[in-house]
Amino acid sequence: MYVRGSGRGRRGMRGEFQGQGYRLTIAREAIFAALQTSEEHLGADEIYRKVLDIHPNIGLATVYRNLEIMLRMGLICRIDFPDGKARYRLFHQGIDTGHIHLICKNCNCVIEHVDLDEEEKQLINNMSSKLKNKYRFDIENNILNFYGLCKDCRE
Amino acid sequence: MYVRGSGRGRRGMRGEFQGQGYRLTIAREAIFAALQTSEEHLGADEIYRKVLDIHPNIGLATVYRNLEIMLRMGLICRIDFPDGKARYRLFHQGIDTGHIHLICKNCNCVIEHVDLDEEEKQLINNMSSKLKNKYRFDIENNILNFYGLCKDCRE
DNA sequence: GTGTCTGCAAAGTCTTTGCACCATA
DNA sequence: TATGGTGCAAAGACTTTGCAGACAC
Repeated sequence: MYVRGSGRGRRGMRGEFQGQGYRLTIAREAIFAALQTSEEHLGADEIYRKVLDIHPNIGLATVYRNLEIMLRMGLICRIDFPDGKARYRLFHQGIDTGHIHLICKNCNCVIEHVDLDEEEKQLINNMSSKLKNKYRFDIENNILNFYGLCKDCRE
Repeated sequence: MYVRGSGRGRRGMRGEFQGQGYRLTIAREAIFAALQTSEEHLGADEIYRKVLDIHPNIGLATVYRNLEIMLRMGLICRIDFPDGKARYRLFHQGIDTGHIHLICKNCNCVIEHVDLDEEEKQLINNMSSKLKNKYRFDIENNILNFYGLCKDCRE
């Protein structure tokens, strides 16, 4: 699995894709690079614009198609925002308990809860193994989205 | 705030709307009634169809406009699904335990885990109130997505 | 009666699909 | 060279908006 900042190059990237039956293409490298430039969650259009800066003839459809693939590969995560637009980001390293997002319905801001304490990790692991057993589902990662109003928008 | 099954009638409903500067109209009653008929989250189109059964000349735009209003009034909650379609439901009394999805990375199937037991509800409520306190975030609902391989794709 | 609400249709946004051509392994 | 990937454009899905007429209070 690719991890941001781990310094792997083209070789490792190729293996990653090929291991799952895909090819390493210019477009895929460019999309991945675009995602690497930001800590924020980016919309498909923002990723597209970043890609265009370097490869002016890549199409938006290609961006969507590859985000879909990278999502399935587990390289990136996607959040469906209240504004009806999905946003994407590379998966972080070492967050084995998955992602927890607090998404404000009013201003669309996202708080990312990263430093989970032991109890929280426990809660998620419990939930995870319950589901695993009940549905015989191999859980690899998870995204918990909590929707509501942020501190500022409550007022 | 309206609570499902609390048995309030037209009078209380009018007060609820008027209290916030809105009028009680046929369309609003019909939309509310449509939401009352289901425990599930309904898409705008599904609500629209239910409304049409009784009031055949209400428009889809009216449904959208009023869902927006009822959302702001706090009567209903809305979830943005991964399929790009928002779905609505009357607010439950007490804390809503939200949706849990198991999403297969291989075949894209989605298992919806609905019948949460007490322990699971507890887990989510705990997590929810921890986050609420830590970030002063008003959590209204949540979607927990677990990604991995389904029973069939594991083999 | 007045200002809000509505239906209809058209437009807007984000995303997906079809198809012929191109490039990777 | 044989698939799989791509660009372009068109279509699709969901949602919002504009406007003249209708309705609630």
